[in-house]
Amino acid sequence: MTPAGRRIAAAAEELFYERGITPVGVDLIAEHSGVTKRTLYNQFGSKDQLVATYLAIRDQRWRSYVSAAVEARDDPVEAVTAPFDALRTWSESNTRGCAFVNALAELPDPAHPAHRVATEQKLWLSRLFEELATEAGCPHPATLATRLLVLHEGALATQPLPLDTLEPSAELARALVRAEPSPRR
Amino acid sequence: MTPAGRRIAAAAEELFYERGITPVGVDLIAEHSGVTKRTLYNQFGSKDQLVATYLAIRDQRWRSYVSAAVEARDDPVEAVTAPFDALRTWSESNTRGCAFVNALAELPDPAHPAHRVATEQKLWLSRLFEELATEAGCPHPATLATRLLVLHEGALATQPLPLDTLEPSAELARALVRAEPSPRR
DNA sequence: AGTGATGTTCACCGATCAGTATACGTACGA
DNA sequence: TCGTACGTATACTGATCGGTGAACATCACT
Repeated sequence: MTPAGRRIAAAAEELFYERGITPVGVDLIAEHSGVTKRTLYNQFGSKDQLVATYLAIRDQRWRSYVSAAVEARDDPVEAVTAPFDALRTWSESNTRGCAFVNALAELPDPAHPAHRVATEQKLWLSRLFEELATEAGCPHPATLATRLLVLHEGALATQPLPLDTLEPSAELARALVRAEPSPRR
Repeated sequence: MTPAGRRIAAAAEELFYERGITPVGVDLIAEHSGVTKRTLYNQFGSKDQLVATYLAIRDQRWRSYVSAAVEARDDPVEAVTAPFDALRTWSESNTRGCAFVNALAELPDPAHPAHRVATEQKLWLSRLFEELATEAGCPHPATLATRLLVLHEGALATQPLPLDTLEPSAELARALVRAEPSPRR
C-alpha cells in the first residue's frame, strides 16, 4: 500500500468507526487524509472496496490484540478468559462498540464483503475459545466456547449502557471455566 | 394519529428496520405508504422525528411481546427466563437483529432521541429481570439480572452467525436461575 | 532519454438527499 | 354555510452523493 493509500485507510478507519459508514462520504475521507478524491479512487476503486479494506484492517488489529493477551498467560485455564481481559482495555479506546456489528447494521445486503469479514471474525473468536478450552482440559470445549462467545458479545453490546457489565461477564466466564473439571491440572 | 400517519409509520418501520435508517429517504417512505411527501412532513415535521417515532413504536411493541410471554408463565422461576423464549419467536420474524443497536450504529450523535430510546429499552429489560428474580426468590437479583441481560444481548448479537447460540444461551440462563437457591419453592 | 507508477488539480456527471411553496380537493362539525 | 383539519398534486430549492475525464507534475528504475 502506497503512502497516500495508508493515509486514506487511516482516515477511513477513524471516520467509519466513529461516525458510521453510510453518513461518511468519500469527499470527507479524502479531505481528512489530505488527498484528492481522484487518488482515493485510484487506490481503492470504490467506496465499497474501501469499506472492505477498513474492516479487514480492523479485524487484523483486533486479532493481534487478543492473541497477545492470550499468549501473555502462562496458566492455560487463565488463558481461556484472556479475551475478556483484552476486551476491557480494548473498549477503553473503542467506545463505539464492535465495528463489525455496526457494519452489519448499516449494510443489510448479505453479499457485501462486510458480512463475510464480520462473520469470520466472530467464528475466529469462537474457534479460539474452543481451542483454549481444549488445551485447558475442559471436557466440553464446544459448549463452553459458545457460552463464552455469547458472554463476550453481550458484554460488548451492553457497553453503551450506564451499567458495569464487562466485569460481571468476565467473572461469570471464569466461573464457567472453573466449573468444568480440568484433568490436566 | 391520522390514518395517513399510521400508514407512514408502518412503512417507515418496515423500511428503516430492513434497510437501515440513513439509506432510506423520505421519498421512499412516502411512496411505500401511498402518501405525498407533503403529508409526511405535515404529520411528522422532519425525518429525525419520524425516526424517533419509529423507534418508540418498535419499543412499545417489543415490550408488550415480552410482557405477554412473562405473564403466560405460572411458575415464577420459569418466568425469569421467559424473555429468552420470547426472543426465539421474535427473532424468527425480525432477522435483522436489534433495531436499537442498529440505530445506535448509524446515529453516533448521543443527542439523537434514538440513544435515549435504546438505552431505556435495555434498562427496562434489566429491571424486568431483576424484578422477576426477586419474585422468584433469588438471593442476588441484581447480579443475576446483569448476567441475564448480557446473555440476552449476546444471543441477539450472534444471531446472524451460522451458530445456534439462542438455545444454549437460554439453557445457561435457566441454569443460572436454578443454581441460585429459591427459598419460596 | 524514456517509461510507468503515483499523485495532483479542477471540472463535471446524473442521481438523490431533506425540506419547502403554492394551489386545490374533501369531509366534518359549529 | 362557513371554517378547519386532512390530504393530494406538482414543482422546486440548494446541497450532497458516489464516481469519472483529462491534463499535468514528480520520482524511480531501466
